[in-house]
Amino acid sequence: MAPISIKDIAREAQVSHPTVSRALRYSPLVKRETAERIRQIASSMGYRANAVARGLVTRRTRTIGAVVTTIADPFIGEVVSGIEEMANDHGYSVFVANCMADPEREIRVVDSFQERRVDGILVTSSRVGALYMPLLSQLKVPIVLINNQHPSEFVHSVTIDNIPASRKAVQHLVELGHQRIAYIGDQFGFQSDTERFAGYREALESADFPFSPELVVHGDGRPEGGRQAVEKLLALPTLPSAVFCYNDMSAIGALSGIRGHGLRVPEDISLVGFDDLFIASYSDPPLTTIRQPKRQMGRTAMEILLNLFSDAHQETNVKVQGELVVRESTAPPGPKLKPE
Amino acid sequence: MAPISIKDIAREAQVSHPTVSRALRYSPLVKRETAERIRQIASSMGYRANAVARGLVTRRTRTIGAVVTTIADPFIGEVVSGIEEMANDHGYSVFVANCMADPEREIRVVDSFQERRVDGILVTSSRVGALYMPLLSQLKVPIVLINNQHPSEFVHSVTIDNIPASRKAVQHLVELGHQRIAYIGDQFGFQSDTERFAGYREALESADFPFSPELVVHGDGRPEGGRQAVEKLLALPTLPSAVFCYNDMSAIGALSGIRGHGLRVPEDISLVGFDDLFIASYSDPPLTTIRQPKRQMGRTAMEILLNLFSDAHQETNVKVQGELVVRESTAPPGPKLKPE
DNA sequence: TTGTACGCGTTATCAC
DNA sequence: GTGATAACGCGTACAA
Repeated sequence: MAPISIKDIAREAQVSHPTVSRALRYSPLVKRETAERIRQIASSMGYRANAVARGLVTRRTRTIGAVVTTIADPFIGEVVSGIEEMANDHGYSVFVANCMADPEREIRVVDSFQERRVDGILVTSSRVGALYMPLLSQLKVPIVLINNQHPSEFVHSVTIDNIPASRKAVQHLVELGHQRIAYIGDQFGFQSDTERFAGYREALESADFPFSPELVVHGDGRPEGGRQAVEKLLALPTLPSAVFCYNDMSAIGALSGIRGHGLRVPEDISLVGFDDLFIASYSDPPLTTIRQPKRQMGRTAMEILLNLFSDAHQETNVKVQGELVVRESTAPPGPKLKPE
Repeated sequence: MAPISIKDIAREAQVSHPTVSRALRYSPLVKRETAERIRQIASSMGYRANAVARGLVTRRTRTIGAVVTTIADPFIGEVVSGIEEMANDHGYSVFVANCMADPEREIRVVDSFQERRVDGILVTSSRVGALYMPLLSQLKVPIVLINNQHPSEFVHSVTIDNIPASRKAVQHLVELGHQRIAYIGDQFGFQSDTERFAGYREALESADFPFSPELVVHGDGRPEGGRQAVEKLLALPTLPSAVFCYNDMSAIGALSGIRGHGLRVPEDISLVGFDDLFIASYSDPPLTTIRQPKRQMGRTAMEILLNLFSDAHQETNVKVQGELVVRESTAPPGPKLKPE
């Protein structure tokens, strides 16, 4: 038994099917009584509009695609939540697809989104942003990048303003009295790492601290990478008294690495993260970090898309500010210690 | 400029559009050379099939809807990842919608999914499962429930086998020598709480331990609830030496509550969680817990849907087993202590 | 092996 | 105000 269509309703209501269509969409063109009678009948027949057919003729599906590395990532989960909220509020539905940081897969899902005729595409934390440049020009739908990892000033984007955020984090450590401050970065070449590193250097310069290359190490943005990176710092003849980490995940790893050496946070080493994931409030000690307005970033990206749908094509590059959240992983430096 | 259709290709290739349609879908009915030539042209023209039009005629959109409380939840994120993986592997795209545990909103998104003519619906951890019962019968598409919180044996579902899993957790504590074991539950009335509690009681019985009602308290499944619940336990004249928590989030909260009283985990009190969220490995101490195969549960649910699409309508109720993961939050009981 | 004719359910464009 | 009719892009009988 096929689902009922406006034609079925038309027959029942003794009108033509376009009239049903009009009535259902509250067109002022149809007489009030007729419209109400039609809606009555539609509802009693359990009618459900067919968005597929509508999309075919209107050429707008009220559908958007979100491509993410993995929806299981807590950062991304928040962003997508924001996207979905804003989308849903405006009658849009959201396709979501993991690309697993695999460029080929990423292209495939963008392709499948195009086949589904999404009205727009949102991309979060893509590490293969560079690949978009050629693809972008062929793209027939607007695309908004969120915290993309490669410079691309000529498209729409929502990005955390890394440099000032990063400065705030390091300045906080400086104000606590730290002088030997290390940086655990992400992989080389990613924009956010480069920018957060730049903020780190700027803060050191403002404080008239020398820059010591040995205090800069690199993880992979995940706990294990942070743990390994902090090992290098702990092997130094003079330990840093504070470590600023590229993100919370790295900081979590660094935390356990530091503990593994019998050192305490923050008594021996202060630790600052970045992102303010949920986990940051519940680590022990709770992590001082830079809060990214993740959900808001998702909402904003979706908002840009909505604007793009309705009118002007102006380029939009929104920068949002991070906020320093002081918890218990930072404190004034204690007496100098050697590891173990 | 409208996107090109098979008719455009047909004109270019000097054939009729059905031939193009056949060629593009590798129908054996079309001569090999013709087919290849057509595909050549299609590709060079940058043709992208229109899944909307296809869905209209085939009455199958190769689309499914996932309704979740919030995609930002780490548990749900993993499940949805599994869903998306399996779906993508089979050419399906996934709509995702948050219902915020709001029954009205939940019904609205299910409705919008129906309008979009999804081929099936997946629901994760719904707390309003009861509402589905009337809705379910009207539903024209198959639905699979994952860890739904209300008994509903007559639909398709994937569920963690709570009772044995819970038994394992408590037995582990018994084997360590604990005799006074508390339970921090979720809200009353939810199936998973009821079942995990049942497993707890069974394990106590097997060990010939008496059941002490004062050792059972309730949180809300989140850290703050766990923290508040553990306060009641810590106010007891005789403290428990171990606490089994409804889930990891509760355990994380309990952990900080215990710490707040100057007690140590596991030296003073052992702690066991449930779920094995990512955070469980990175808390301090890392949490002993029951692992739910979250991603696998998502994959399985999607697989059930795929089977339902292709053939038989047999009822499917898959139970998956939890696995005890011993980390460092559990140890043999130490000397008895009074709080503070 | 290929082409013709039609239909999927809706909206848009005309008439009346 | 309302009704024919066409069109969206595709798949599928059926005919050739």
